[in-house]
Amino acid sequence: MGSKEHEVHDFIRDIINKDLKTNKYGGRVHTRFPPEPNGYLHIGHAKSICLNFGIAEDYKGECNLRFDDTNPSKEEKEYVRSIIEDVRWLGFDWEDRLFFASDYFDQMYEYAVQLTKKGKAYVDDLNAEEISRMRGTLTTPGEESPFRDRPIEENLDLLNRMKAGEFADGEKVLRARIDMTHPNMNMRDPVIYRILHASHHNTGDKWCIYPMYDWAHGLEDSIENITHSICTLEFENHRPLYDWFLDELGVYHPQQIEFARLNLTYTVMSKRKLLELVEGGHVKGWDDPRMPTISGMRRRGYSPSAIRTFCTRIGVAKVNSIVDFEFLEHCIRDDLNKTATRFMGVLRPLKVVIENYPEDQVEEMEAINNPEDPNAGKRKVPFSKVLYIEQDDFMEEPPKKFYRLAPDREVRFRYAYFVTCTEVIKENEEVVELRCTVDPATRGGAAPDNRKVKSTLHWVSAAHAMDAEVHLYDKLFTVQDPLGQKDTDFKELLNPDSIEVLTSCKVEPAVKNLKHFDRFQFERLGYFCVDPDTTEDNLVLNRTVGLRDTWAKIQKQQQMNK
RNA sequence: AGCCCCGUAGUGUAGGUGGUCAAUCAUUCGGGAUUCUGGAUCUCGUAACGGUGGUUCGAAUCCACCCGGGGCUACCA
Repeated sequence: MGSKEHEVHDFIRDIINKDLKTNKYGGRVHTRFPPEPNGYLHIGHAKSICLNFGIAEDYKGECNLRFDDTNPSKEEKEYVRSIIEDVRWLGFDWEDRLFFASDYFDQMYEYAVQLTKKGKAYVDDLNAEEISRMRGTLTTPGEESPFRDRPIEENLDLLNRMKAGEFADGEKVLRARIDMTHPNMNMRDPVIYRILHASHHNTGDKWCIYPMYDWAHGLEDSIENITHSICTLEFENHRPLYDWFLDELGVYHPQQIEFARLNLTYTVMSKRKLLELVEGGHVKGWDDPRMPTISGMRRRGYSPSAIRTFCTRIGVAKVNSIVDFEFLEHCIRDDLNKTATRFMGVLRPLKVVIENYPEDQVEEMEAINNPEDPNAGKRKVPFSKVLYIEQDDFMEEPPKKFYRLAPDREVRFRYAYFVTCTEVIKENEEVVELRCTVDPATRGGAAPDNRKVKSTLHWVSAAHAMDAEVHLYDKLFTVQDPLGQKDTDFKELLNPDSIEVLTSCKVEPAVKNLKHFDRFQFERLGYFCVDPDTTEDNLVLNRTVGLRDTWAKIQKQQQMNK
């Protein structure tokens, strides 16, 4: 499929190619993925991970995994753990380059002293509210703090005492001394250090002052010798500050490049919003299969390779855009079609009795494990007198274009026989059982006389079937852009039918050999994954995505034409 | 309102230094072929350079203005 995927071309690689040509970084390419450990990773992060690690791979460079852990009040070890797990699961390797911003706190402090000595930073006694007020507005300039012209020695002393813990939270901050009238708000004497008497997941109680993002991030990149510091669009206005800090310090200076973050229809992509769903009990946790988190998608049955292809195929640009979730589904189908073992399972069973089949006979029918992969081999599926088929596969009064089973109609039972429905048994208008006959000459599923049949159905043998609980999923939200609705909280737009639990499913016996997280296909139904809640006597399956369903489309059209 | 970024088919994108663009690839949508999954595969088709001026023999590519979208006023990242 997708032609020359190896020749990825985008504006970031353009810049890198140019830098390589001019030898800007001595031919090096070194990127980093810098998550803050304050939540679980989602598919949007996967885009960034694939970009950063992918570029390093393409250019034979390196990519660091670095935790941007500068705010102890929001960050936790558990998030560090999950992020490491997710990046690794996606298939990326940072070798020995796992770093923490907090490992650089000493160095960052030294740089702050340096900046202060240069007269480019000062300790401000104003409180948060005063600083905010005096920063001015988008259209009006800010005012200078009365503490802005403190002597350097006094600043140095105060900074040292801030660090020593002599002051309470919020009592003082260290600010850069730039320009309170700058049209870019970020340049109006931004805060560099704030006092936070909080215990840090990594440094414990060693520090009570913590660096702000703008100050810390460029330094982290510089210390790690990053060449291209790739981040999202909202940091574009911060680049002048990124550059200013590094230039004032006179240290190694990477290039910050901004790209548009990923948006997907029918979901939300912000850690804060996802946290809200988790804490509000709207989903069952960060790894709920309906969540766009990496762990949720893993549990849903997405493969790392499908996520990776998705990320490269959506491309990278600077335009804000929103990708159809259908494209994600296409990528997972495309991947699983080639790799998933096929099985048969019935979600909503309808009993079928084969009248002309001996009571106690069992035949082992040979089935192909994956028609897309000859190496996947074959397996045996037991066939007997009493079977189950899908309720949807029978209609007493079939409309036009319904090719499946109906009274007096012959269809094929996959890998088994041609079957004709001879009698319909009902209880209060409801079809509860079918009586059918098989044509013994069609054993295996092929007709010696070459006669055709309009459809092939999946089935399971009642006596041999295993029970299973199957979870079917639908879109998490009812609208494409849940955050784009003014006056409506996104939680009110949750799809009440995003999960459907079916408990009386019947699946072929071979399924019992599967392990947690194994992915496979139920023929004609879709791709599924063994949920980790599965126990010895309770098989729980998640449907990752259905197969493309042409019949459903026809049905919809027929209903619309009525 | 000040500053910054962006504007190619329904969607996501490709289009170094202007011509070979009556514009790439993928998806979606519509048709056909094939098929023991109404799956997959193959094949055909519909569909786009925000607008207006300018520079030029020639502009999606350069310039100007306009229109439209997004971001920025956290001791968050």
